[in-house]
Amino acid sequence: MSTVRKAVSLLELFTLEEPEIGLSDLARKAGLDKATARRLLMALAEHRLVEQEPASRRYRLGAGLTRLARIRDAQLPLVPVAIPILRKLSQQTGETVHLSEYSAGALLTIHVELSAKANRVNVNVGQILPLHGTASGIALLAFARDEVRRDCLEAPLTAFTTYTMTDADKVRQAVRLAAERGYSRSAQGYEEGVHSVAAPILGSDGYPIGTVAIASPVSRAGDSVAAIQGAMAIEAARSITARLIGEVVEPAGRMPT
Amino acid sequence: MSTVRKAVSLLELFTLEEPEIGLSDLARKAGLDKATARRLLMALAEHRLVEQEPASRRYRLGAGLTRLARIRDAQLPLVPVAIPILRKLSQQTGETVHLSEYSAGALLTIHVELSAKANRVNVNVGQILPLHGTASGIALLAFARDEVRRDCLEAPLTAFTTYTMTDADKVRQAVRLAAERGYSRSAQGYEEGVHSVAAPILGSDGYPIGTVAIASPVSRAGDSVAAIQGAMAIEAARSITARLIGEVVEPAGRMPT
DNA sequence: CCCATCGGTTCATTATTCGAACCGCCGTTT
DNA sequence: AAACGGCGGTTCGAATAATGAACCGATGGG
Repeated sequence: MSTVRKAVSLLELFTLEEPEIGLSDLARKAGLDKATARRLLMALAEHRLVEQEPASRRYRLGAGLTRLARIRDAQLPLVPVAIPILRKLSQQTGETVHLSEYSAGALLTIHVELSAKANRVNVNVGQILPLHGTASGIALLAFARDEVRRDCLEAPLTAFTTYTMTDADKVRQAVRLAAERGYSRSAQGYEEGVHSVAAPILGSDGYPIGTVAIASPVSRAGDSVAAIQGAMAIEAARSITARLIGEVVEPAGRMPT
Repeated sequence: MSTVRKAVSLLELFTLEEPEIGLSDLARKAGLDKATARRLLMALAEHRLVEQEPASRRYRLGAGLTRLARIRDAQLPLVPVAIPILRKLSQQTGETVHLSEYSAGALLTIHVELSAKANRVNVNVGQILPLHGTASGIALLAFARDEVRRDCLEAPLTAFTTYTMTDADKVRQAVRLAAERGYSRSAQGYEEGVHSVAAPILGSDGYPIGTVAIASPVSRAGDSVAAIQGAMAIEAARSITARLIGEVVEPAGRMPT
């Protein structure tokens, strides 16, 4: 594996649950030698992508990431634009709503508005979602470029639950349905007990850059509820798209039927 | 130079002014061979730290950065906590206000609220500020750990304008004054025509993690104005500190007089 | 008091990175 | 239309940087 890949994979070990990690632990988790891990960390620290807590000597993600992320956000301000809309959507539906951004064959969860209800779906910021196993992914595929769809469907489709669609044709069919309806629907494809509905956010070229999803416990999500949620997800995604681009954008293409 | 450093320095070439860069250009700016730059970019792209625009084939910062930054922010939510306070401060003073975070011997500008006035100071998100040449830096040094102060003052002090303090003793004196007053003041030390006042935001250990600064054109910043701004900066920084930690924190130490 | 584990360092060995030269492509200039 | 220059991308022997077992001193729980 290339050195850079190793270094970045160190960064990816930090999660919401474990935001600070010691050297030995880090090396073990990454499958690297301690010396190697340290050299990489020092290089990352020099550019402030990681920091070392002076007291505990443990490592955590650095401020340089915030800096770089804000440079990126300035040109594509998805998060700040989307937050108020997501919040409203969460309040209206009473369910957890999350925003994901497409990047290199997967969706990255970049914001979450949790439902106020006691029985709710918990989604974590930072989670990486597979395209074929989630409503968000299906919604994205439905409006993505042909290559994206092809790349996803040609790769082996891993199962996350017993409900995950692992047959490319099944996925293709779900994508087709989403392309027709404008929103996707998926139950327990990625996590047990979770039902989701999602719609794509489009970039200025008319291809999706991310998705809005509404996640409910399966117990609360019948067909009629899903249809309503679908319409609301579309509405929210359109609204975010419009604010992002400054004008209304039509999808550049969708999965042919 | 280590491979990782090269890779990260590629990331740092992206700025607000130039958020998308082509391969050759990128290699030239980084002083790397085209082949090398590409290999590094591919590794970064794999982890979504950069993305390639499919149409133009140019590169830009990736969504993975947003993801990682949000994991970090979740544990140290400086930006979301600070924004409303900064905005109010900017409105009250009529000046540009910015938030910086300390990391590895420098301050990273992570949020800016621009003044509404026509004649205002423009500060860019993502700028890296030196400790000795800015009000923010002086404010931080005034309350920082001894080692931080030592490291900064022992290194050669580069001049950014003809006004920059390059004499360690002069800086030391400014830091002492800031430690007394609780806020720092600096004119044209980093950019011509800019006057700034800053106060430190403290972490739970009582040492500064960042600063709030008010930046005005020198023409608008007399002594009395500066004193008022200083008090307001302190107030804002205290308020952010309190919200961050959940309680009022006293500085763990300050530059001895 | 000991043993385990921590963060960190060293240096001969080895695997990875490097980069000049090379594609094919496209838009401009001659 | 031919020649050109710059682009993104690729190749492969030479050169360099990464590697990891062994080692340090410090820390802390049994």
